[in-house]
Amino acid sequence: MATPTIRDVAREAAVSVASASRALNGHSNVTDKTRKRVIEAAARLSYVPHSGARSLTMRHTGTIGVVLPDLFGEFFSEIIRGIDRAAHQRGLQLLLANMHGSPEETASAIRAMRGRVDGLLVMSPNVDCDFLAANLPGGLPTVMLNGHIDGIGHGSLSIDNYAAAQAMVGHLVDRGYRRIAHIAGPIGNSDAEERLRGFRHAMTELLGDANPLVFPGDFSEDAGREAGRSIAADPQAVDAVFAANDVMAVGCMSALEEAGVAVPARIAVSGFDDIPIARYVTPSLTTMRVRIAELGTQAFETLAEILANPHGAARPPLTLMPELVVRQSTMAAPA
Amino acid sequence: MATPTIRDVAREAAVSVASASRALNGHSNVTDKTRKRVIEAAARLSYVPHSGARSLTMRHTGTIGVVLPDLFGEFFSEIIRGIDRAAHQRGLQLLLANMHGSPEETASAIRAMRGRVDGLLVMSPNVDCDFLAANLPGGLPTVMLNGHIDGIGHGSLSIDNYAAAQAMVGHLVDRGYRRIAHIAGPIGNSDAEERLRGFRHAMTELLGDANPLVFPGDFSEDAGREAGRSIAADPQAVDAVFAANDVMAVGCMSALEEAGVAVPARIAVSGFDDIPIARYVTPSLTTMRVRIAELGTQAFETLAEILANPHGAARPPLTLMPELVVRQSTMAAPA
DNA sequence: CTGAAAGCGCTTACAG
DNA sequence: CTGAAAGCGCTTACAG
Repeated sequence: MATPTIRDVAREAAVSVASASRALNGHSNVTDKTRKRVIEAAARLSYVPHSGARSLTMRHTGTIGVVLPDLFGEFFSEIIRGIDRAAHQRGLQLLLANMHGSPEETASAIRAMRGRVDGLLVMSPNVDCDFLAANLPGGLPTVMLNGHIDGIGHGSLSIDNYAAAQAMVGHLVDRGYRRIAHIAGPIGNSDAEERLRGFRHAMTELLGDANPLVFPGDFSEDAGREAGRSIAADPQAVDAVFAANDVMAVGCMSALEEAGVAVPARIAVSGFDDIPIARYVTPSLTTMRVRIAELGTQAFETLAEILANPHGAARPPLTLMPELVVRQSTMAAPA
Repeated sequence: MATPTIRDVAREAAVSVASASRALNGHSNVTDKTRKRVIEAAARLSYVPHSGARSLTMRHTGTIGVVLPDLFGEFFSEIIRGIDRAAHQRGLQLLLANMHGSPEETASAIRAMRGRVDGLLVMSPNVDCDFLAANLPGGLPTVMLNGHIDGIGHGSLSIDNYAAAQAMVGHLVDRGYRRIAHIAGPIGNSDAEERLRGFRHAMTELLGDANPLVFPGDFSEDAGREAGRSIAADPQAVDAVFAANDVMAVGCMSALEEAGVAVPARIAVSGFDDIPIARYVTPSLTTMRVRIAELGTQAFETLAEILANPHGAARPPLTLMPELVVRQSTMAAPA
């Protein structure tokens, strides 16, 4: 009644455990007759090998661990799509974990990966580096999905948030907008902070505005909505909004609409990421396209190369440059 | 240089492996002094326990396997959200796998779970039951996410697709629509087939139309777009479209718009699922809300109960009834 | 080609 | 309280 093990199969086929193992794994040093007997016995017992034991012996697991801030939502869903595509192609399984926002949980998620995966993909935009370094199992190849951090990981990818934010401000200025406000991402989040820095820099450079309006935010739709309400309360102060991600941009647009402020006729709105929803909202959203899935794929490929060639040279950090996608939400010139 | 094991910790602390294990796991039968020495040694070596070995010994893994048709996209992303929420609350990890559309890959994904997880959540809307049954590791508690199948799994959830499809047709008829077409889901997909069956039944019952127009589809946006183009070619033939899921409804709407057919003024469109995007599109989409995340949560809870009480009575299948959500896409009465 | 044995990294009765 | 030993389910040199 209990789940059958390879011993049960061996007994059923009247061979040794060693032969059963060899037959099941398709080794050549086994007679056809033995192989047949073993395979039939396994089928009879509905034997499924215990992957845990198998990987303990073989010292590799055939699975890759992925630690992300979240496992769902438009952005992370796209990352997973990209990782999954690459993993599937190489025949590897995925063990996904969520950090649930706390450093302790991030650490425990990462620690739980030890012995279950051959390598790790980690995106941890707001966890302290030293803390992270202390909890990464030594010897486990790791690729960081959010920028290079000295001494952490064996490879890294990053988005050029700083340049991209400047490009977005450049676009808005080209369109004639002058009173541009920013909705910031979470404090302590490196992506968000770079976007803010790029925004400030471009505002100073292009418009001589060293102290532009910045609303606090946390990448959530509600935060965008809240900022939108503040902006609607004094619509003269602002003629364009650049949100640090698309989700907040969408929230902001919906608050502006509710308050009767036309987008883009009275206020333009733009975002960052190009999540799938960006082209469905009305007006469709101008944004910086990150090619999110590709970020996942590339990170995976980097890891796969490290796994295939563990003693190769260190990978240089890869930087992806987002691309401006102009849609309707920034199409009207301001009054 | 190699990853340290508990033997290294024991040696470093000058105690036996047994004591090291006890100290690390917080057992009480260890002196404070020993515990302190062990913990310090572990920290010095950056020791992280090998979860694979640990679960082999302890005969449980603290993780739940999840096998879904896909790991990304609006629908599955919501399921994962729901599962993750529940898993987190109970302190369990998630091992996710994708079936990549083929029965062979589904089987191998499921088999790979053996020995890595304590239980399984499987949503397999278009894989043959016998095949599935043959590949489910015996003894591994399994909850099916798409309907009860005799002899498979130890619990199941399902959506009342049949009744829900009828409810949607009822809504369209109430609004005055008469020439209602359906965009079907993939052949062999049980959810899709039930929705089609419900559609046909309601069309016959409510309108005496025993042979309504049905376009083929596969749940993809492209399929919806294709159907939309066909409909736009002869817009008199149809005054409302009921798509078997939201993604196809969205595709259909965009094709209709492109062809200059106003939605809902000339043709109404409705979907199924209530994915997050449904309320963002313009016009916003009337649909049957599935509470997708809740489906995941409930499935997880069912499994958790089975795990906590393995010899309890069999769980009765749970059926969720979707709820009609009326939005703008069906708001105009037909001409 | 086949089998007995060691070992992967842990935990836990069993003695002491 | 502590340690030596067995065992979780596999695979793979090592002999034969």
